[in-house]
Amino acid sequence: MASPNLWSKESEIDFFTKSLEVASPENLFYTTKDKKYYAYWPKNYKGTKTTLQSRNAIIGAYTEKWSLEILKDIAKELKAHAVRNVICEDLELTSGSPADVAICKTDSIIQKPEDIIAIFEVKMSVVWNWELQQTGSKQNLKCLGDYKTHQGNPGLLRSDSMLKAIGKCISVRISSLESAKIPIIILGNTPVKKSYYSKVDNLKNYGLIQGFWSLNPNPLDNNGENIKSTKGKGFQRFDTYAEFKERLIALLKEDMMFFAGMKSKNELGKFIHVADKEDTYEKKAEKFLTLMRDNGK
DNA sequence: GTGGTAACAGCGCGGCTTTT
DNA sequence: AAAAGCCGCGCTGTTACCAC
Repeated sequence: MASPNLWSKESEIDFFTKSLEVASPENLFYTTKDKKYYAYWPKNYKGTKTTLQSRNAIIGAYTEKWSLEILKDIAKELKAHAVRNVICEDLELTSGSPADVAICKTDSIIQKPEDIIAIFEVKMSVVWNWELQQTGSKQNLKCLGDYKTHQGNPGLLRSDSMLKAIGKCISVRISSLESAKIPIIILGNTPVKKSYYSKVDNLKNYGLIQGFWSLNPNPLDNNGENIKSTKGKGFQRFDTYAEFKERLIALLKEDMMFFAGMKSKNELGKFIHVADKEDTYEKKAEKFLTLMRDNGK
């Protein structure tokens, strides 16, 4: 079986082509004053601009489904399933705010914490600007330029998208101790802004979010400079499916535990002292975490 | 001015709840 | 049972502010 492809211009052509079968051009594109259909307002556009709403849910659903597809085979290799819109009350993943995609031991929408292997939050959008050209019954999509040429700030380049992703992850992390061993990954199709480089690394080091991963190898045209990864690998860009798969499987193999707390040095010292009496490193760690969790009791 | 960021505003959509 | 209302998610444009 051929490996799936990562995000590219072809993905966006596919999105528009498939969506045009069920939605009108006006629902998917802006109409310029000279009656052209544009995916985004070009940076130099003069004239009245509107804000498109009807495309939001469509691109959201498309990218979530796309992410599900790319995770499917990896899940299968782990004898698990990739599931969309996962509900897990214990992790405060409700029907109103489910996990976009998760790898789970069963294929049910409703999951128990112990059956969730990884949680993915999808934050992707249309990256390039496109013009829909119609001559007679023929439709053609012309790429007008990358995200530097249009008004929009797609995907993870938006600060509020980043903050929303971080907020959702923290909500899961603090919901229950059951979430402590579940990795959380943000999937995007753009880089992140410079001001978030240290934030994403810190989030990874603290164990809150295991990574902001871009599945778009070439977000900029003409070999435009774009970051491969931050120093601490909090952000990573993947260039092939194989690279993505390898990294994900490696992450899922690590038996990690999230922990956090505010304790006095005295308490911490005691915990370490007690935990150190265990035989192996693993057992020392387990004892320490139990002490942290139960507050030494 | 330019470029970047964070916050605000906006609204279609779908699911759920309340009202009729 | 059907209609109306509410809420949060989806994404993008605008504004205020900052540093240079």
